[in-house]
Amino acid sequence: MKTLQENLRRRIAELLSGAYDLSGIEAEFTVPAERRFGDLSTTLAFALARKTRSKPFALANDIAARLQGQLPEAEEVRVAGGGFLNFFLRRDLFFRARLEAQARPLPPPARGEKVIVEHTSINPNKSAHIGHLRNSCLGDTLARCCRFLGYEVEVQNYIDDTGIQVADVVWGLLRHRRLDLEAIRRIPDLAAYLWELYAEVNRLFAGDEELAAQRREVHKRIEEKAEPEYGVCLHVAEQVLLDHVRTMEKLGIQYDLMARESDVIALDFFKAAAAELTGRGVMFPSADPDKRGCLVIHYEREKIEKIIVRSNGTITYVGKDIAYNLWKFDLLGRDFFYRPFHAYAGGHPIAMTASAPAPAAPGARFGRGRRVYNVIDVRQSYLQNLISQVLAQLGHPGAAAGFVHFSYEMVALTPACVRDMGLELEPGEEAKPYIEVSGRKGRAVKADDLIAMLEEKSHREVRRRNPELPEAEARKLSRRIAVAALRYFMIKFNLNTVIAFDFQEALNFEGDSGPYLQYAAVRLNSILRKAAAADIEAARGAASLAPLDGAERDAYWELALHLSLLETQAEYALAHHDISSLAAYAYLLCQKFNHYYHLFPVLAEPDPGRRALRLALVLLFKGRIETLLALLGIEIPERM
RNA sequence: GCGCCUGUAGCUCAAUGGAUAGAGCGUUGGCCUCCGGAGCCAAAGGCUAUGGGUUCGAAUCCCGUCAGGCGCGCCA
Repeated sequence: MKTLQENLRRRIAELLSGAYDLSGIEAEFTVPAERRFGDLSTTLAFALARKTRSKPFALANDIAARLQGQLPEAEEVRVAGGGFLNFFLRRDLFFRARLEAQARPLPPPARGEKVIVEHTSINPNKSAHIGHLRNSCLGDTLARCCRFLGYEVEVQNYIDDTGIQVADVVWGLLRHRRLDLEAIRRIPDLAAYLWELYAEVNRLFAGDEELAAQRREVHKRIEEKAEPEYGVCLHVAEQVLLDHVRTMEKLGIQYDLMARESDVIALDFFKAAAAELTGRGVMFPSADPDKRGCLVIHYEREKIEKIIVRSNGTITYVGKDIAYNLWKFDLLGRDFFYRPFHAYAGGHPIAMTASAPAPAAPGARFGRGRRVYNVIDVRQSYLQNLISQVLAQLGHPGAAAGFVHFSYEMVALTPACVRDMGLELEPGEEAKPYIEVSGRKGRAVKADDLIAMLEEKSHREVRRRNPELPEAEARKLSRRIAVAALRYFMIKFNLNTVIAFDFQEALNFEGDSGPYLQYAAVRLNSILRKAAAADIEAARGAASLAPLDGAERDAYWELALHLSLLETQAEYALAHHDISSLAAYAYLLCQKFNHYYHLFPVLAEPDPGRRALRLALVLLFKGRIETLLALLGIEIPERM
C-alpha cells in the first residue's frame, strides 16, 4: 500500500508539473468514510486552491481531467464534495498485488538509525502500580512499532537507586522495623512488603521533624556508602527491580539495559556535562540572593532559573538527567561499564550499567542513539523541555530534534474506586473528578493485583466455555487473555486523556477490548483449520473479484483495502506519537471481519470460485492481524 | 501569578482542517436450521461548554468567557 501511495504521489506530481507549481504541496491520501466516494481520496486541490487563491472545485476538475487514464493503478478519478479528488482503484490488480505481498513478505526497510526508548523507570522501592503499567505498555508498544518500521531499538529502564524514596524504605526496614540485612534478605516478597512499609513510613514522616531528620541522615549515609544503610539500599533496589522485571515480563515487556543513577554519579557524568554547560554559558552562578552559591540554568519558556548544582555542591535530579541524556546521544565523551543483569526465558539478556569494568561484560554497545524517546508522564514536561532546550544551547540541533518527551497523562482513581478499595477519602475529595494514584499514600492498584484479577476473571470465562480443557491449558489461556485486556486498555486512550481508572471498565472483555481482537483471530483460525481438513483451497495467482456479487464484492473490497494500511498506520502512529490509533485500527479491522464472515460463510458456500475467494480473504486477514496484534503485544490463542 | 492540558450521546472515549460527528458500556428489541454468542443486526440517545473570528469547509486553527486538571522545591 505504501508503495501504491508513493507511486500515485510521484505520478501525479509528474503529470501536473507542467501546469501547476506544486512546491510545498504533497498529495496525502486517506480512505474516505464511504466507499461510494472512492478508494483513496486526496485534498490536493484544496491545498493548491489556497495557495493560488482560486476556486477548488474548478481546479479539481482540471486536475482530474489531466490525471484521467494516466494512472495505471486507478480505474477512474472523480471530483466530489467541492474539490475532493477521489481515486477508484483497479481492484483485481490491487488484490493480486496483496496476495503476492502476502506470499512473499518483504523485510522492513533498514533505516540505519538507532532509536532509544526509555520507559518504566520506576523508583525501586515498592511494587509497580497501574500508573506504571500505562508507561510500560505505551513504551513497549512504541518500541515494537519502531522495530516493525525497521529501526534498531534499544530499550532502557532508568533506575533511581540513590534517591530519597529508597532511603525512606531503608529507614523503615532498619530503624522502624529494626531488621538487619540478613532478616531483610529473608523477606519473601520484598516489593510487596515495601509497598505497605513505604506508605506507612510516609504517614510517620508527615509532620514529625525528628523522623524527617533521621530520614535525611539515612539518605546521607547511603550516599557515603556507609553500612548497613548502603548494603540494604543495594539489596532493596536490586530485588525490587527484579520484581518489576517479573511483573512486566508477564505482559511481554522486556528491556535491554538498566541504567543506574548510582553509576551516573560514580562515573561523574555530570562533571563532563558541567564543563560544556559552563563553557557555553548555559549554566552560571545565580544572581538571586535566595540561590546564593547555586549553579542554575535559565528556563526560557517560563522565564525561571532552575537549580542544577546546590549551594552545598551536590547535583540535582535535573543535572543528572541532563548528563544521562547527553550520554544517550553519545555527546558526553564518557561511557558506563556494563555487567549482565538477568536473562529472560527466551534467552534475551538484560545488561546493567556498572561503575567499574565487570568480568563478564556483555559485548553489546549501548547508547549512541540518533533518536531518543523518553516515555515519562506529563508532569515531567517542565524538566524534559529543559533538557531539550539545553541540547540546543550546547550546539546539538540534531539531538534536540531527535529528543522526544513521549508524554502521556496520568492514571487516576475515581473517588468511587478509592472507596471500593476500602481507603479513606480526604475532605473535599469526594467532589473531585479523579484522585492521583500515589504509592507514597498507598493509594494505588498494584500491577500484580490487577493482573491477578484479570486472570481470575478470564479463568472463570474460559472454564465456563471450555469445561473439558486441562487446568494447565486453561491457566495459560487465561493469562493470554488477561494480558490482551490489560495492554489494550492501557493504550486505547489518547496520550492526553487522563485514565480515571475503573475496575469494571478495565475488566471488560467485550466490545472495544483486547479479548474481542483475540476472539476474531481465534474464529478465523478455526475457519482455516476446518477448511484445511476439508481440503478447501484458497484463491491465488490471477484472482479476480468477478465471481462475487454486488454486496459481497463491496464488503470484500472494503476489508482488503483496510488490510493494506498496516504499514501506513504504523508510520502514522510513530510520526504523531499516537499509539492509540493502532488499537483503533485493530478494532476496526476485527469489526469489519466479524461483520463479513457473519454475512458470507466460507465453508458453507457451494460455489467453489466464491469459496476460494472468501478463504483467500481469511488468509489475508490472518497474516495482517497476526502482525498487528504482535505489534500491540497481544498473543493469539488456539481457542478461547 | 507564569507555563501546559482538557471540556463531544446517560457513562467511558474516538474522530489525521474534509464529505451525513462515530464506537464501547448501559437501555430496548431481534439473531445459532450456526464456520464457536467473548459474536452479529437494529432502535433510541448530539446546538461538539459558551461568544466571536479565520477558511471553499471548523469538534479540530486563532481570540475572549465559563468550568476542570497538571506543573512551577537547594525532592527525585
